[in-house]
Amino acid sequence: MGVTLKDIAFTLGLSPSTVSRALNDHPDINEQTRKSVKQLAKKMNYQVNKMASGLRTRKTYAIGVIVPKIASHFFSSVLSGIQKVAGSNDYQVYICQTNESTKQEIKYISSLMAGSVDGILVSLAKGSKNLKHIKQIIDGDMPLVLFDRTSDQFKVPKIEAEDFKGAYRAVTHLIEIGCKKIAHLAGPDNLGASHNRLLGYKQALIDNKIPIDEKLIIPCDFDPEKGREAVRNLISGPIDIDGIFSVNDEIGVEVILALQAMGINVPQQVAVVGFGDFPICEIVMPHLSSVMHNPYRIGYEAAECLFDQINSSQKGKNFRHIIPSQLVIRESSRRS
Amino acid sequence: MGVTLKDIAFTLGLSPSTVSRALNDHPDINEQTRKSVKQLAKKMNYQVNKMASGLRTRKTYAIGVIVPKIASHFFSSVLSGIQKVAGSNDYQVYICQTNESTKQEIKYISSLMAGSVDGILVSLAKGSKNLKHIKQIIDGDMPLVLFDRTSDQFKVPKIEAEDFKGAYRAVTHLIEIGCKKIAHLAGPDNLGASHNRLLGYKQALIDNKIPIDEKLIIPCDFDPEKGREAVRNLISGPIDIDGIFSVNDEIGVEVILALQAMGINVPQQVAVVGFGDFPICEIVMPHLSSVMHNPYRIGYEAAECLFDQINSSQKGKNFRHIIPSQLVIRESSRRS
DNA sequence: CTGAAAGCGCTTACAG
DNA sequence: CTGAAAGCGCTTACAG
Repeated sequence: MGVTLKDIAFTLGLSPSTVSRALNDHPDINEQTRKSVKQLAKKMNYQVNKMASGLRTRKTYAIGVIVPKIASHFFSSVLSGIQKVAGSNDYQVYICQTNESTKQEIKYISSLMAGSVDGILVSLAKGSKNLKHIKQIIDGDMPLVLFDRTSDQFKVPKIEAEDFKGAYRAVTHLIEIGCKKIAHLAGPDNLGASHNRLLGYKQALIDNKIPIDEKLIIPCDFDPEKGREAVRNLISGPIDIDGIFSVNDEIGVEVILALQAMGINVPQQVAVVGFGDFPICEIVMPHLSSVMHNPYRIGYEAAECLFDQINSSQKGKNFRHIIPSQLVIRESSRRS
Repeated sequence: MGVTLKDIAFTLGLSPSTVSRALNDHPDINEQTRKSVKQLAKKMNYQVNKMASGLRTRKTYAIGVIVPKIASHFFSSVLSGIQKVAGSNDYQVYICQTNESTKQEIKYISSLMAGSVDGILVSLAKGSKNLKHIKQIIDGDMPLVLFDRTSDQFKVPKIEAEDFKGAYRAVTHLIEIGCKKIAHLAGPDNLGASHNRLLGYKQALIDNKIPIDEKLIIPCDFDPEKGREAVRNLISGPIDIDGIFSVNDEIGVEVILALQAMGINVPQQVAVVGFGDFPICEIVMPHLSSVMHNPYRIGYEAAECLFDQINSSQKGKNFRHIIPSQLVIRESSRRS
């Protein structure tokens, strides 16, 4: 099938070397030669064989992305952003799904490290605590960017949603509408994102002189079922809560459904705010207030940051890039 | 970084040829040799360079997937299924997102055809009517499987949800609960999936001796906003509908929200059934009845079918493989 | 059962 | 400005 450099060279009476240079815009090449080569290449529908050029140049023209789950609103949007940037750099994207398994994460990383990509983007599995495999990427001089589910252990670029401030705003808002006892359904604490949301929650309470009650902070591990359970316990127990800030919208939505199933009015008795601004916020009744981050942009900027490293062959600096978030107030926290 | 065949060969005092054969389980190789080679390879963490072996064998160890949109419940689940199969075949997956643009579709296909993959899975963009680029894949002898958004123009394997029967069951169910005037919010008619759902709708009416009223069939182009609009027109107009079957759940959910906004009781005045059984069905109130298909399995079987072609180097036969669907009845169509 | 040799298609230092 | 040559790491027909 394939048209090769040799074919073009033969047709034009040139050497493959010259054709290669012409196509790669090498400065030495005669303008006329370059033109005719490019013209013929186009006419013959020549496409460079990436395996061959990759073998020669030690470039793979591919990046790897490690995500916990493809089939989620957040990560599939992030992936869109990554695709966009990769496409315009003429790179392919290998998507690896860990299903929240550290074992899978390790496996994928060692496979990617075996020379199949030029750089790696990682969003950690929620259970990943021993992070030797991440260190391995850094030690192997492979460009790396962490996004969303990051870890402070590593001095590499991290792209995150504005988790702390977003959570802070959400909780401040709950306080402003009159909530005095606000529970937080928290995510896994080893992940940057959920940790920072928890810190934002606490800070908002502190700044408003509301005492922090550890019994109101319930780890839900991103599991909606645990969210329902937490609500049942919170309500049946002795504590009289009047507001809930949930680490994400999936849990937030379940919270609303669970409260309603118990005959509790949202937002009058308990107001609810989630995080993510997923489409489901506008489907549940009452609509769920939420912190809007921008997954597409998180992916976009993470990829740009990775390509900066790949193209400059400079190590990624240790910085944290925060994508702004914004509180979207809906009926679940609007009191008349 | 990389350990090569040569390194192993040198250490063991063998030739690279022998090492290669040992690792690839060539029958000629001495059992003892094979063992020691494999052992050392493991110890040295040898990973075959896919570019080099691909260049030699003309295999890419990659497949391409063309989807309209990654960030959707349906397609991201399909992709999970594809990933699973690809992974166990030790293949990479190149995901290409067309954003429903035929132009993008053409671009991606010509790029994939340039030798970067061993096979292609396609779900058509909704606007794609001129399908020369698909013909190009077939003419180029590239293994191909169409899934979900298929076209009957081509004699290739097609993996589809049970669209016709699913729709038939959904509409029959609406009739059974007493609906007499059932509208259908339809998808793009050039796509196999939406076309078959329309046919199922019609057949159910015919079999129940309900006349088909073309005014009750409203094309919504998979656009929830058009779904809302259709509902407004249907209700404000002279027609008195009492049931709606929508081509997918995203529109079905909007239908419920729109009906409620107009003060219409669901399901008592108008019952609603969607298609897809997305998680949002259990978030909207009342919960949306829907036809459950199995996107993960669609992806899984489409990929298996593609690997059958790749591994046997036989052309894909012209068949249609239907993944069973099942009606899930919820409050939106449960009348007391 | 093992090895030397050729070659996949490309890029690039070296020479002119 | 252009070409001949070497080599990236692998596989495999050919020879022994």
